Amino acid sequence: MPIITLPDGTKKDFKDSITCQKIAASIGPGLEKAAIAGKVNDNLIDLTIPIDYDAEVSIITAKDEAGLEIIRHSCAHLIGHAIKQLYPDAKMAIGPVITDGFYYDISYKETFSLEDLARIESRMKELISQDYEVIVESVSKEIALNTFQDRNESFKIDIINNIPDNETIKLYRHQEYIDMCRGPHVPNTRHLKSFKLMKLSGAYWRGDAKNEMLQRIYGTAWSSKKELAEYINKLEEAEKRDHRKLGKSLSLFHTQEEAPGMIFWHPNGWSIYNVLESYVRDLLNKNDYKEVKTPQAVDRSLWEKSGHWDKFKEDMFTTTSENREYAIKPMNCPCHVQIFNQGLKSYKDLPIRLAEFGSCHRNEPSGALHGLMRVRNFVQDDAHIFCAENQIQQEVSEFIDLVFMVYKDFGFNEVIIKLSTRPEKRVGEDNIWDKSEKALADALDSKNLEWSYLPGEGAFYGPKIEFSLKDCINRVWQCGTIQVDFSMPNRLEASYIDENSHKQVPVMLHRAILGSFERFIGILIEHYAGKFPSWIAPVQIIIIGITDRNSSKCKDLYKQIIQKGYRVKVDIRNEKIGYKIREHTIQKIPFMLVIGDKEEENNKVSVRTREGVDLGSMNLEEFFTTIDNAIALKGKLEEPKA
RNA sequence: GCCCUUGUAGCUCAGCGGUAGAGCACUCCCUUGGUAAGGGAGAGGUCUCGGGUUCAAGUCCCGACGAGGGCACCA
Repeated sequence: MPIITLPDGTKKDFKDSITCQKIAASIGPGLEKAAIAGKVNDNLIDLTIPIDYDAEVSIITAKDEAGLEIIRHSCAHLIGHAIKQLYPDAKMAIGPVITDGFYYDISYKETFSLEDLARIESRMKELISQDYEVIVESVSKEIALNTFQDRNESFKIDIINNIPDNETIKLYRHQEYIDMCRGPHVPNTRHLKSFKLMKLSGAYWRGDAKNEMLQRIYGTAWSSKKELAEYINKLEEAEKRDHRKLGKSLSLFHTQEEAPGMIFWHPNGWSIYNVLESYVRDLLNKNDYKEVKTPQAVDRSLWEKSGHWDKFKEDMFTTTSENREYAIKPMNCPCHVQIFNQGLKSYKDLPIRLAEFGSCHRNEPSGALHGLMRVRNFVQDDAHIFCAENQIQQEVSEFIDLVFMVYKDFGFNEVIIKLSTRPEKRVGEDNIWDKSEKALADALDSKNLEWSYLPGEGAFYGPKIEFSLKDCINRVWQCGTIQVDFSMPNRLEASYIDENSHKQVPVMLHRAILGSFERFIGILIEHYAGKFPSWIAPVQIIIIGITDRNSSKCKDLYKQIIQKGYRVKVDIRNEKIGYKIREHTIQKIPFMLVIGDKEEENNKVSVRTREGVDLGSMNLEEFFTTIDNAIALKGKLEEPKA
């Protein structure tokens, strides 16, 4: 007879086999009502599954992370129920849980419109209000097949055919609708009240572009209406800090039809770019990198040698002149090898670190383009380290330090690190892959960093570490990277002379910290919600005159301040002070200097921040100290609100 | 590249078969005002582009291009 141990340690002895439902009921009617599933010896199961063995059991409710996931998963089934009532010919494919919600992929002869989406949502609500029971049943593969054959659900059949023969399959009955799932699912639709269908899109069956395109319905679901409202609110807030929106309102950059995926930088945006570039340049100088500049367009023969022509021809822009074909460079590395190859190199010269703010063009698929985040023309803070094999780990280790220092300067504390290992299609011996993967892993471990493997995602020439940051709506963007490359130096005939006077092929480390300036600035815009810390703010100071009488004093101050190297503007328009304050606050200028008769008289400036804080009046030297302190902080203490 | 949505004034958007609209921004005038919008007047658009339907097309249909959301891709 099963003895059930509850999370608080109490043991309950039951006469017959028992279900989690009944266990919950035995604890209390409140829990019985709230129960969504049971956790039995660490396995989640449906409430109605019998237990006839001793077990540790806890009851899962909407308050548990697992409970929320179950709610989301059940919401997906509910889409199925509603769809099949409204559109009986629709075929259901898969409906998994994702971050914050769920989706369902559906095949249907007509495309769903937003009106359809509203219809489906309201039918789901009707079904929820019926408080119907969701009934689970374990069946053999054969029965499952028959069930879905009867229902003409070809995708489900496809899925079942990929399940091993002896496995039992769970069917979930939502009244007349049947879905298949590992489960568990909610016992009753009343648990599903806080959901919303979000968007409609296309998605390939099994994620393969060669397959049929299905219609995907995305939804979000939460354990309470309050959480749902909070989530919707969070999305709206995120939209406000969208870098494309802020890019327009702060006049940072624009794009236009004639140059898809390429950026027109305005003075404000370019100012940010320049601050970043000089910051990185300074850093590289201090870390023994040598900056270079290489051609924008190079003859195809070099790309053939490097292997790009073979593998990435479609993704390169090309141009011709006098019967020669050129490719606009998609990467800087082949050119850097050309510089390395000039003159004989000794092992004593290694490592050689060549850096370039190289403008690259890649013909990205049109559907991939996204503001500054995914563009066709970008500038990398790129560098290639030519070193001997036994120098890899040291170089990687130093690079990681650099990455973290830089990210900290910008106020990023959450960095996601992935180590991508050998892909199926690759060059190089396995023992070299072993060595280089290990070198990367060891370098990460020696720093006590949290990281995970991305098996098979490495470049064809070597493994890589990727450093990613999150944008305002938790999209993850890869920024920094370091990649080990045993292939290209060889292909492009790079060599050095070792201690024994033998010719050796150097290893090449491809690395970038910011990644591309474009993407990094995009992330910064969202991270700071346009309120750039003083060291990168395009305009750091605005001088505001109160009346015409103060104009010449304003201009005078402007000259003094600009001489000191600050980015400053002056506003002596015929407008009221409140109006000007509002405008420059919206433009998110960190410091406003208000100049009226009083200030002129005392030879002081009144300082107000964009946060609306009045720092009082001070003389110019005091103000310089204030702003210098703010600039010295870089991005570290500027806490952007989530 | 694929699916859906979408393209009207500098910006945000309304108009959805019958002579192009609003707010903000802009220009001029009045106002010289002390910390998030003072008042008035004016100017501003081949309604993305190319076809078609119609007596009549931002408005309906087709195509191209761009943008947005996904999918696929991301050397």
